[in-house]
Amino acid sequence: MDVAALFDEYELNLDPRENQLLASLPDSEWARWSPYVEPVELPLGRVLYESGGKMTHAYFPTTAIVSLLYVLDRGASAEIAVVGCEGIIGISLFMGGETTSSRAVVQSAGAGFRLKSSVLMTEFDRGGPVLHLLLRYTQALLTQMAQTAVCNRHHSLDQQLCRWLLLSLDRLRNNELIMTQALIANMLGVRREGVTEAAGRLDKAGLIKYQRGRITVLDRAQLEQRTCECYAVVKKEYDRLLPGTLAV
Amino acid sequence: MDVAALFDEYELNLDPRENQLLASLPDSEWARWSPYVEPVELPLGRVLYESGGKMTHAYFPTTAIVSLLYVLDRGASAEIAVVGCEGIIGISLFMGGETTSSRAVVQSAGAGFRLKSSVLMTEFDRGGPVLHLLLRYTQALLTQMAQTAVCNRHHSLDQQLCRWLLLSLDRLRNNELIMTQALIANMLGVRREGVTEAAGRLDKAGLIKYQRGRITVLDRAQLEQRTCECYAVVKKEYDRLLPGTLAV
DNA sequence: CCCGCTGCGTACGTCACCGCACAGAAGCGC
DNA sequence: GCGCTTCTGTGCGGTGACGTACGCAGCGGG
Repeated sequence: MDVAALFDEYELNLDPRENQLLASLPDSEWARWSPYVEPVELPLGRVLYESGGKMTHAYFPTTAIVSLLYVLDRGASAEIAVVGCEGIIGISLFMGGETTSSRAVVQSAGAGFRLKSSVLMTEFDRGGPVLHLLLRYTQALLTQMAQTAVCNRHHSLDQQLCRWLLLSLDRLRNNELIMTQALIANMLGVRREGVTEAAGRLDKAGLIKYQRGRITVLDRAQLEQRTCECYAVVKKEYDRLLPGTLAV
Repeated sequence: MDVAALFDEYELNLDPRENQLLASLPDSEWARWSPYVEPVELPLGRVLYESGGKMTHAYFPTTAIVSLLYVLDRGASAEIAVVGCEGIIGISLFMGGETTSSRAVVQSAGAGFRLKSSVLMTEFDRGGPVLHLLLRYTQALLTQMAQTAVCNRHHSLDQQLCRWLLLSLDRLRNNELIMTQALIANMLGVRREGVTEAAGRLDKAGLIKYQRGRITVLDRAQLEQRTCECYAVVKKEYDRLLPGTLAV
């Protein structure tokens, strides 16, 4: 099947520089990259790389959202960070490790682009703006991971759900998430029933509308009020390090 | 007061390359660095940098251990990573952010060395082995943070205490930690009483000996058996990325 | 149309950890 | 030795999340 046709079918945008990291590249660099950048469809659940596995490509989501998920021996899991149109999947390619101990899964279907590992690595090693941009992004990602650790320790499921919704919302065009409660539970590393209850409270309060795997956010301001400080800290750090990459 | 005298008093080693990151530098690079590297005493509780604060130096512990601690609004806190003789404090200097949202506190008194921020940054920007070494270290630190996040979510206080003891032990010469239960609780982000109980169990089982702020580890193998997978994962990743930097 | 699948709501007992409160024990200065 | 501070041990009620087990409701296919 023709990839471009598929994209049309899903009404997905084909401009690679919808990805804010690619958009932040100086034109001179982008000119070198663009021949190698290829579009990919990113359906829900697609695994971009497995823990410890070899990465063939780096991914740049545009409309999709990808979760970095850590899976424990016994099957329990937890999301350690989320990446959307502001970022890249595969930082360990240039950090030098080749692999990561986490798994990257598409959390919200959409489109993206990819680049062969070798291309990214040689571009990174040229130094200059590419290197600094990627490292600044990594620093922002690092903040998100640290905050996730603290949040897991100290904050309630209700607060964490709000945080998670907001993080996802920041990486979407609209205010609708296609996502079952079981999947959210998986991301947050909690029970599915816990999410049902927390989401029920938000629904009752009129902040969101939940209908069989489709969440509509109705009152974003109230969500921000209910969540813990973690969301604001992470958001602020992204804005500081990568100005203009996240919407709103 | 004379710094060297202080160091003698504490019987601390004055060789900067006791720090494994410095030791891993090629001799040619080290020759350039060494004039700028100055010894520092790192007493318990010393704050190397504050959340959001400006960093004047990067630190390279030799016998000291430093915790990266995140402090929440209400005073609650959690450790997100620990750094000893295998690493560096101040990665955000070269990652591009200048500051971090965490605090660096000396967790176990000892010695270390430091380097002016500007020197580190120019050395990093030369690219080559220095850059790749520092990035590989950062990647290992990243793994530690991710694992901390998951551990906070899924594992019991008992397991986490064992993990914490082992991580600290790996960064010490002997098997004795100078550390009150209140401080450990602070690091783990739990109640002091919880640590008392968990440590009591380990004491009763003969794995450690606890005496007013001094922990002696008696049976390391058993500790490893009681902890969660998180310790092994992190250890393995450090060994893979930075071979030979951690003892044992 | 009915069946079956998937997603959501509810209920109940259990448990780890929390917050608080207080008592004993070890070290230190005088 | 005395008194103070610091550190550690213990006890008790509260609670948020867990594991388990069902019931029900939308939705699509045979």
